[in-house]
Amino acid sequence: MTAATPVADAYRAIEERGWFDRSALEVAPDLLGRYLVHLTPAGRIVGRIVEVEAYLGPEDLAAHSARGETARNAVMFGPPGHLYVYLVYGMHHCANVVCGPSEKPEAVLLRAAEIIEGEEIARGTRGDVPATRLAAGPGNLAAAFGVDRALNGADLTHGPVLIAERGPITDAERPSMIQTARIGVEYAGAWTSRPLRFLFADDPHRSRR
DNA sequence: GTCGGGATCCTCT
DNA sequence: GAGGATCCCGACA
Repeated sequence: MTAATPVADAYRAIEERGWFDRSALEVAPDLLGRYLVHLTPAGRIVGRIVEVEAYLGPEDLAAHSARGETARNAVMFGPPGHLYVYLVYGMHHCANVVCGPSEKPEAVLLRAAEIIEGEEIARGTRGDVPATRLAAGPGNLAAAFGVDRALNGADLTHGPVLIAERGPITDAERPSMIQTARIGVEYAGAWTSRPLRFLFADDPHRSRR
């Protein structure tokens, strides 16, 4: 049920908004192994997503939507399939995939990816760091992909930022996926320990913490 | 207008 | 493992 058309020669972008119109609990694990694509003027940056976190509706005390809609988090309350970008700690941007279900402000934070194309472009903003750390951690990922607040609200079904899968599909072995508690949300009460972080356990490109 | 906190990262010890 | 960098945003007066 995934509408996918070629981004270029090798990647098929998800262009069906319904794919995003599901709970973050479903979208988060489904994002693992897929590709984040940013078509920049300098060229194409592609990364394989290896770590994400699900942020559920207003009841999730760790989610920005927990305190109601504001100018900052308005994108989270909008239609699914859009990019929600915000600044944390005054210096790092974080990229989120807004999902559903309809009318519910849920999102998936992109925490780490393996850069598989456009590494030189990514290094333009990240400098001389090991490939395994280029996009390890949400702040690093946003920097490597050149994502900042200018892209807040961007439509993921039309680019320039897209979610894609590689084509033709191969049956490459899937690394083992695990779930853990989320990072940096110690203030969220019972929500702190809920296993809403999804990652490939043995992937060297995951975040360090 | 002012104040305080935050979905992080890096360096130094 | 600890602490500093750095600034937007929301709450409150």
